[in-house]
Amino acid sequence: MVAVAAKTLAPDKQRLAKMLKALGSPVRFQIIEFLAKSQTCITNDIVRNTPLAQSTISQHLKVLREAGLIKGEIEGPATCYCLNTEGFHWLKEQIGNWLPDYEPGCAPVNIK
Amino acid sequence: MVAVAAKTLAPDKQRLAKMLKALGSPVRFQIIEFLAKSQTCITNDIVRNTPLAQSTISQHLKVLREAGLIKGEIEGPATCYCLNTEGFHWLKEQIGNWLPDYEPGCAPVNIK
DNA sequence: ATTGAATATCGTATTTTTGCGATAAAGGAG
DNA sequence: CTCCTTTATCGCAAAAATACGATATTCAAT
Repeated sequence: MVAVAAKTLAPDKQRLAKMLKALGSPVRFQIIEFLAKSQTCITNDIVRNTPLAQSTISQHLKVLREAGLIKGEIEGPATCYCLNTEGFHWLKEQIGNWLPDYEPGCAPVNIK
Repeated sequence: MVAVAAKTLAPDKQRLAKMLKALGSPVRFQIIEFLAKSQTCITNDIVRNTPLAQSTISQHLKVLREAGLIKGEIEGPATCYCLNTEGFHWLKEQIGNWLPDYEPGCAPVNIK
């Protein structure tokens, strides 16, 4: 590997890519949905809500946590999770930044 | 396979998951970034902007297209791509739906 | 009709992600 | 202290995504 220039993304872009990658997994997507509904719950609530093993869910929660999409608070022997609303607001804003200021659009014919 | 109940997601959720999965790939993320900047370009412009093979890029464009994130217009022998702004607006809105109406937040201590 | 440029699709090898069991760590109840 | 519950981490096997070359396909120009 000669590393022609590892194409380092700006920190913001890197964070955004990480968030999207985290949300890109069907399982993690469902965890987010579950958390959005329940507002707050412990790991085990999520485990019981899926057919997956506890260790698997734990790994997914780690990915979501490291992406800044959820927050975990230790509560006795359990961990209480909730969405990181700050993270989601930021994500929403970033996606808005992709949109052009005025709508250009492709030409109206031959759309694939 | 006994199919205990294939857990069919609502169509909206399915579309959202598909979009996020499409955006979850680093390569596709960069393609979106490139398209956001250039507004409009043909496949080959993207190929030249990456170290990847043409066939690889073509596959990624297909995924993005099928997720409703980009639109391709046939222009002579080439295909002209641009962001699907409608799709991005919808995505942004959906992410907003995950946010609670008022901020509950985790308790302020022991945050992991 | 032939050539050349730009794409899309297909099959396959490689890499990455995923999921699981086993194991460890940590707190509460008795 | 011992038992039980809840989580997190680790190593490995299985599954999925990725990247590539080879091969069509399509259109424009000559």
